[in-house]
Amino acid sequence: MTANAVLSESLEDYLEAIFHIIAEKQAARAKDISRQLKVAGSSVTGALRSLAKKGLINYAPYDLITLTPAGRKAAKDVVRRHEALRDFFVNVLAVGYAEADEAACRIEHVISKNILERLIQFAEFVEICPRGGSKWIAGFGYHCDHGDTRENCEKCISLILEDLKRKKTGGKSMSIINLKDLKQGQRARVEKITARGDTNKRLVEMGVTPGAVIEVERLAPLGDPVEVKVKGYHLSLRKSEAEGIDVELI
Amino acid sequence: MTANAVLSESLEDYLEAIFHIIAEKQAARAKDISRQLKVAGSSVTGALRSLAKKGLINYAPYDLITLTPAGRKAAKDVVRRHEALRDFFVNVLAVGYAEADEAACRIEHVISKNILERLIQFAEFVEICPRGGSKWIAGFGYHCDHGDTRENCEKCISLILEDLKRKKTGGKSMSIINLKDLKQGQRARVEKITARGDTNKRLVEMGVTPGAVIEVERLAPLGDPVEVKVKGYHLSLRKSEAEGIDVELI
DNA sequence: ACAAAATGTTAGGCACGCCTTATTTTTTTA
DNA sequence: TAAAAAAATAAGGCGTGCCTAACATTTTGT
Ligand SMILES: [Mn+2]
Ligand SMILES: [Mn+2]
Ligand SMILES: [Mn+2]
Ligand SMILES: [Mn+2]
Repeated sequence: MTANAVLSESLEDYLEAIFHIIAEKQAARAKDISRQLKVAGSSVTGALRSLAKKGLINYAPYDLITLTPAGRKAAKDVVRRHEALRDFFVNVLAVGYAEADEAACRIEHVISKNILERLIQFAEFVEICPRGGSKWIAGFGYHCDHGDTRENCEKCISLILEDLKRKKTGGKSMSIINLKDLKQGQRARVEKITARGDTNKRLVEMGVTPGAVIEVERLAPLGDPVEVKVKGYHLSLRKSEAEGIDVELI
Repeated sequence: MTANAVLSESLEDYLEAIFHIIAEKQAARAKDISRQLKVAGSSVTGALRSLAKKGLINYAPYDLITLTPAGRKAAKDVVRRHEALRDFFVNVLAVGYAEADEAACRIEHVISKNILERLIQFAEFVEICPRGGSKWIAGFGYHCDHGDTRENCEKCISLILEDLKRKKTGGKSMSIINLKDLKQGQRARVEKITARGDTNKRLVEMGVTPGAVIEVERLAPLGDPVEVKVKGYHLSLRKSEAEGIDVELI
């Protein structure tokens, strides 16, 4: 009921846990939550009452637990913060997944909206800018280990130049294709949403808008579903949804 | 007495506040702390008792407050985390100082040692690598606002090339100079510590070791003291200390 | 169908960390 | 130097979030 309840760090973690459990098995039980968060069952009962009072979960004693629309929205917000931070640590700082995940789950509760957006954009920028990219991140790794990058980086620069030349002579730019035709790992800029009605609405809601950069993270055997990353969100799109998105390969 | 007391987020903030107050006026009073942290005086009394019990401050009722050696060490550690995070937000993510400072003071309590070091190295790498630098950060700003960097970045690349050529033809590399001869804003790699005895020890303790990158942040009129940044630490060096450090300009 | 096992809730307690109000001590000022 | 002002502390209270132990309900296996 409450419009924008302020959630404690603890309640955000409960919400996040419930979200993940529900993603796997429709409804959560207190035991699942206590196992995941490593707290006593009685602590879960208390948290559930709090969340129910705030209108974020459907809960009755001894009953299964589901998220209300408001709860789902709040949970998705926490998850997005968590994943964006984790991605930054893994993709930019080259930290191991487990360590990045743990750190993300602590920082997610205290990072400001604005700085989070910057971080997401930065991670995207590093991947997209011809001066950035995986070779550059590798250069960062080298810098971490040896502290000296001058010669190494000069070599990098020539590599970038070659890349750029290849791109200029090779492909004509502005080849608009359909999202469903992208392969795993490819990145593209959203040009147009051709989907209409509910699908259109859902896509826009999820952050898929013209200009956004979209990356294909995983592709199921028949292209359904396709897992993508947009603006820090990790999304799973049905093929029918992917078909409604025109993109330009980057 | 306790070797490595685990401090709550709250106690870390108290310690940090005491450190900053002492830096300005020798000893802190409860009132200074309550003003800075915006808490009631009685809350400060409680915190001071905790810190004294942990052997981090010298404190007796109604008396002035100073840091013990252990307390100073713990406080410096908090301050370093705070400043490193703030620097990253300001210098890499181009966030405003005030916002960066506030965010840093929340995240400082939950960031892991390892990720902090990565962040510090990353900020340094971005400044040092010829593919990074201020123009690149400006490119990031452009990316944030317009979302499109292709052409802009191609222009950047040619600029880098020019920079590199100029450096190659112009300066002979390996010009070892003394830290005291650096100007504000210049960066250098530490080559050798010529200082001996206590000064040597102090410098090494502060992270000034061969290979470290050192940046001159501010220079007092007669070069004493000189404020520098090394490995995420912001340090104030006396001229006599600066003279004991040989560096190579980057 | 019913006992055993699993799950969930209640009750009571503890540690933090903050507050307000009252009291004590120190410092200032007239 | 004594009254007034400022600073600090003590006492009591509140909310959060965790725990254990005891009790209640539901599910499972025979
Ligand atoms: Mn968390
Ligand atoms: Mn999390
Ligand atoms: Mn803080
Ligand atoms: Mn701080």
